[in-house]
Amino acid sequence: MNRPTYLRMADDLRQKIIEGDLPPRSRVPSRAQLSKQYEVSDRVAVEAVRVLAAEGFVEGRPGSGTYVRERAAPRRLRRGDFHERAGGSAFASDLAAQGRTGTWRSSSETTTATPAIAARLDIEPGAPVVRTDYVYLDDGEPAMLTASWEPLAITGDTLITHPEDGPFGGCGVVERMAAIDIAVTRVTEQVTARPVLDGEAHLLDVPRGAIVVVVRRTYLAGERPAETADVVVAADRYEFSYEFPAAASAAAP
Amino acid sequence: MNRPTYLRMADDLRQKIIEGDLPPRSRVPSRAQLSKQYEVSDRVAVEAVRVLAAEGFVEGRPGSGTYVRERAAPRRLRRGDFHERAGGSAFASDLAAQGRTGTWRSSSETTTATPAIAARLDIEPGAPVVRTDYVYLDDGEPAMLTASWEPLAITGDTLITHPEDGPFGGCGVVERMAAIDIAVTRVTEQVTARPVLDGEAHLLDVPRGAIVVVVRRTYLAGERPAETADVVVAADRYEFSYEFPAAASAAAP
DNA sequence: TCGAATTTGTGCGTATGTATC
DNA sequence: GGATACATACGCACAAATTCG
Repeated sequence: MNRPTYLRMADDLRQKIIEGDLPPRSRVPSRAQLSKQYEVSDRVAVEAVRVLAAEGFVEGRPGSGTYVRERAAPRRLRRGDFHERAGGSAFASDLAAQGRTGTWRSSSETTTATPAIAARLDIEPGAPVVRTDYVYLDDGEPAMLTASWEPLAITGDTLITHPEDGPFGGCGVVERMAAIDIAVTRVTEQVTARPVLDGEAHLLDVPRGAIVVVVRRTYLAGERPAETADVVVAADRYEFSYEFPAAASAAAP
Repeated sequence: MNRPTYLRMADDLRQKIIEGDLPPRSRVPSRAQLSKQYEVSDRVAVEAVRVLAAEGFVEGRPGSGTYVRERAAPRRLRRGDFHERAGGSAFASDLAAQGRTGTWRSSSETTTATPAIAARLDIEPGAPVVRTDYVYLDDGEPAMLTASWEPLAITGDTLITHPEDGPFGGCGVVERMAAIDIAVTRVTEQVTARPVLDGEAHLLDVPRGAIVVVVRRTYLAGERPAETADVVVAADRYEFSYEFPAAASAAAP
């Protein structure tokens, strides 16, 4: 079991970072220095640093150097509707609880459902939907991307056609739907993770190859989907927190 | 914005995979062929394939070739206790629902709490705990790793000291704790993602650099943590699914 | 303001070890 | 055994960005 040189080198550097020998924001030795210190070729040094970059430990800035990234404890985003407050944003209230300020930008457009979105909304592919894109900011820094889709068959010709406009603009989905007598009763969320897409990396200000957590959320009114959304955050900056009561099955007997 | 050659090449190959031009289990052209086809050096071909490997699209087998990985729809693991059945395993019942068979192996040891675990269990660092490691198998293939910790102060000198032994062996945490009159009332789960660790990669049979989703779970009896665990799965093979009722706040007014 | 040195990211050609066929 | 393929490793080169005198 011969561990390759570049991985042993990455192990060593990672250790130095974790133990505080290379503190956050400090500069990692340049690749010329590294290859001399470790007595390896410059390519091996490049590979070692690349591993650490993929893991989110360091970030290279061309022309300047490679720097240890800040690794603050991930900020917590609570899931579940219990903490949605009328007229407020779950994101903003989560951040407020951590002494930060959440704001957002959004834009809506009417388009047609792709097959994947149609399946999630249980409508015909090509049916009209309102797509809204959000960029959530945490103390002004991009933090979370969301794209939501609502069938025009539900919200069309009502006051809530566009999530961020009208008297219910900015309200939660449950509240908005209630305004047109749609009772949202359940929420389902599927949590996955994948490498960041190039477009997202730009918006979230994370390096290429960084890991994002994706939540695929659907609001249901009875059995009928009323809204579905994709929520994307950088995995090393945010974590999703769920809380629920323990099983009733144990209480029954 | 000049996209580097190896990334454009990776884009092209990724497209071919997604569109089915390179179907699952098929062999990607060797790097000699690739470098000839794309008129680049073999190193560039290596870099391009490496990108796809990191994304989970392909997997190299030394001496044989590089193959497109199966990308079955991720199997769903439902979270929340509502589906825990007395005497059964949530994992097994999830897989049974998808026509598969879930089994597991486990081993327990008594050890002392690290500072991180102590904080999660709200006990003193160094206090004795029972650590249990699980490997869950999906139709015989490794699928999910779990490590759980229980304070010996709670379970010591009882029938349930070891989760998998005794009359309550293999039962859920809620049921086991109920057996010693500990009423588990709440569960919290924090969901994160990161690159797989080498030890995990070996156990889960995923390539180095693959992404795993990690759930940090804690069972609470009132305010007192009774058990905490880390659950690890390959991000492209499993997804966690949460479901909960929509906000009561909308129903109130 | 300018230029020289440094640094990262990328690219090329080659070589070796080992696994597979 | 021989051919092929991947993973790793070495050394070099260049462009673009940054730094600094």
